[in-house]
Amino acid sequence: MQAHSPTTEPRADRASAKPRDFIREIIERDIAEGTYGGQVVTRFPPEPNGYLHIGHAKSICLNFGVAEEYNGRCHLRFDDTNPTTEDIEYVESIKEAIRWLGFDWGEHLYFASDYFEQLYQFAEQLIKDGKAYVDSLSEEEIRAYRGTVTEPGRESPYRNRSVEENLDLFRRMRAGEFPDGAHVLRAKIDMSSPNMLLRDPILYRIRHAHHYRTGDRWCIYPMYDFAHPLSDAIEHITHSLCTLEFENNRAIYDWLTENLIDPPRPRQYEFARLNLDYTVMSKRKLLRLVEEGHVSGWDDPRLPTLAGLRRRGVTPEAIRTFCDIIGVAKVNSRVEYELLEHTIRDDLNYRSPRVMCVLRPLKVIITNYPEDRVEWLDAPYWPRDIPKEGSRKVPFARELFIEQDDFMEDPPPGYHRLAPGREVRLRHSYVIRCDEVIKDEAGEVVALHCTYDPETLGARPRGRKVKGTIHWVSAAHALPAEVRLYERLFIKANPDEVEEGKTFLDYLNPDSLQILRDARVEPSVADDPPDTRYQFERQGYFIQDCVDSRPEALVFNRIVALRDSWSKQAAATEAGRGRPEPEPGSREGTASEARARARAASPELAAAYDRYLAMGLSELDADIISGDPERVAFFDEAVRDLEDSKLLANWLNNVLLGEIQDASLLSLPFSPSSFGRLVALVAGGTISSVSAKQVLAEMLQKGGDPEAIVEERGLRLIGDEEALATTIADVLARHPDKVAAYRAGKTGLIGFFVGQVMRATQGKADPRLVRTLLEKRLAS
RNA sequence: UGGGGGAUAGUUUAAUCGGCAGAACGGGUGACUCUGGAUCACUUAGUCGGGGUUCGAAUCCCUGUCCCCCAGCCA
Repeated sequence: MQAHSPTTEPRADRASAKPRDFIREIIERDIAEGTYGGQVVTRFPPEPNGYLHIGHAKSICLNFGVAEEYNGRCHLRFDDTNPTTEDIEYVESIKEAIRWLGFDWGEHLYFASDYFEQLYQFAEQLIKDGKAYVDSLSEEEIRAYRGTVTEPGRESPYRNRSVEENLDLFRRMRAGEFPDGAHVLRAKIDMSSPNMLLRDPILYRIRHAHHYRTGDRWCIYPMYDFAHPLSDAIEHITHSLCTLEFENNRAIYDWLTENLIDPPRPRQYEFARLNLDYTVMSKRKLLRLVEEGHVSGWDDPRLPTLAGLRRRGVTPEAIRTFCDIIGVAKVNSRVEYELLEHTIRDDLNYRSPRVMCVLRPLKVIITNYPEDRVEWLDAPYWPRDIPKEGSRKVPFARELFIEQDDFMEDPPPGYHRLAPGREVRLRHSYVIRCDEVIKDEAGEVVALHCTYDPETLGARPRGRKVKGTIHWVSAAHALPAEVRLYERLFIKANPDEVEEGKTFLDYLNPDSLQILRDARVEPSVADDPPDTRYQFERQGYFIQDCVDSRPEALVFNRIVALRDSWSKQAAATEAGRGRPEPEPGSREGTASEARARARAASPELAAAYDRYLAMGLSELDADIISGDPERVAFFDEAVRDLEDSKLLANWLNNVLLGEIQDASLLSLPFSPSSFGRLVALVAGGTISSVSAKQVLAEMLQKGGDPEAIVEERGLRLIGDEEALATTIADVLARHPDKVAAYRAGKTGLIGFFVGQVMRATQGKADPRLVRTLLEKRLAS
């Protein structure tokens, strides 16, 4: 078979649509601002203590993908700081998996263990700066001293050792003078920090263990939180992308880089890890499945490991497409298995030649076909809709096998395969009719006697329609094969979510592997390369198992089944999803509580609240302003030369507070009275509220006087019909389709039109007037 | 009950710093078919709840609810 090659290019039509995400937004902003001189350097930092899975593929695609898109580079760095769990076996498998996925780190292969000396020097630097100390508390004591999430920790009695003593102790730790656990090096940050990770995090621990790369050179090893940011800095990483559970660690990351590294510093950003329905993704759980023998190994085709997916026959392209489609965001999510299946099918549909294989054979005897005759029929490898050439010969003879499922003695309505007295098309061959059903003593159907219509080879049967087409093989020529069908490994969409007294193992699917030992495949496959991916027509996509299949004993894995809209009837899936209904509860919000407390503690604020109510402000506005002395001061000064205090409160609370976020009202580049005068311009109808926001933006930037900015930029309100008429006519003329849609009933478009007019006038138009004019024009 | 994150169709994800809520997968219907596949067409369905600001809110303000992460000398 030369007509098709097993590695065909994937479909090209989706190469263009790259999903945007917040990571790429940040990177583009940094490029635009020149933060790193336009450089983009990312890294993929696995620990060599396990196999990579499809969740890692998401991270790999992100890190390598982003680097490629912005002409940067991506480093492969093994985060090997824990000698007790790591092994060279894992680094090889990880490298192979990344290469298989199609990514290349070039010369940028690094190991955190290569940085041990530099990291050690950083640690000494911290000690010399008085920012780290050797602690001699026991492990249990350290835990006890750390406090809890609600109670602050206590400082270790060793916290204030002198720099000299710390240095001496740390050097002797390195020299191997102390047993495991005798001392640790800790950062001196804050034992009462609300962020647990900042309560003097441990930087180094003593571990007299053999490291797979550094051997016995070291007996102290850096912790992740210390090694990771500094390794990033050493490699001049710009964007350090990791998963959401490291959000709290970013504080240490920043603390260390700010104390030890000159700018520009690497920055850490977090995205959501991938969760896939009906499988588990944690290293610990995968390890357990392997070690306890629930699966055959790390490359068991039911596992989400890249080794497993690869053995199953999934292509790297399908996985990359999948990673593209799922996107990158900050919400914890769980992707449906159907999406992965879709990308696999979509990829395989285009690249897999079609052949026939009968999984569960049922003997068919063509009674009107001569016993010694064999016809070698031409059968194209590709269906009509795939623009590829090539075919093979399939033998047709008196005795055939068809799929047991393709015959029913008493078929339900809508079934259009074989049944007593009915006809069916044999794929690439003749139409046959079932004349007789042969059964054994137990009443099981063991064979069918059929007759074929010699007129129907490559031709429509005359005078009747045959709806069904089924696959088949010649009994004498077909090759015996074992076929392994895989289903989801778990019966529960989220196996991590366990009921009382159960573990994730209680949700294993007992039918996740089904072995069919009596399958028959057409003889042509014997000539193909063993890594050929096929579509077994009407069944699914298959590949020979690279471990167990041999030419004389074929074993096929089902990569994925075809979509099956016939047997979808019983697709009532057990769910286990859904967002719980939010229930109204009764608890005091902390922010509003804080404001109430502030008033209770301050007669001035309490008085302000009453004063505002008397002024006519709503309770809400009065509450917000009077909860904070700065706001009161700001408001009181701004309101002095203004009649409309309610409008001022609106602008202060709903606009200004939103713009400045956490900044102080009193350190703004403009005075409260400037703000008051700005609001007065709105109140007096001198400018539109849209313009006012522009003015405010400028004032926030560089201060200034609102009236002057209005005059300078010519922002006076356009409030007469004449002046707006041409702009409106122009906008309507430019969007005839929208006008038609509006008139056809899509009135939501009014916002679009108002927006267009506002944009055309740079926000100067009176929006209310615009709206009424527009509505009048559009009505006619 | 501290701190840090998050909430848009069933699922995943968009929406040019307030201006048409859009896509993919899934579901449904139909067309086509020598694969009950593929393809095509149509369709279904959403801004966590409650207030407020605005001509206009997924986006801004207030408030409530729910989910995730952190008390390893793992990463």
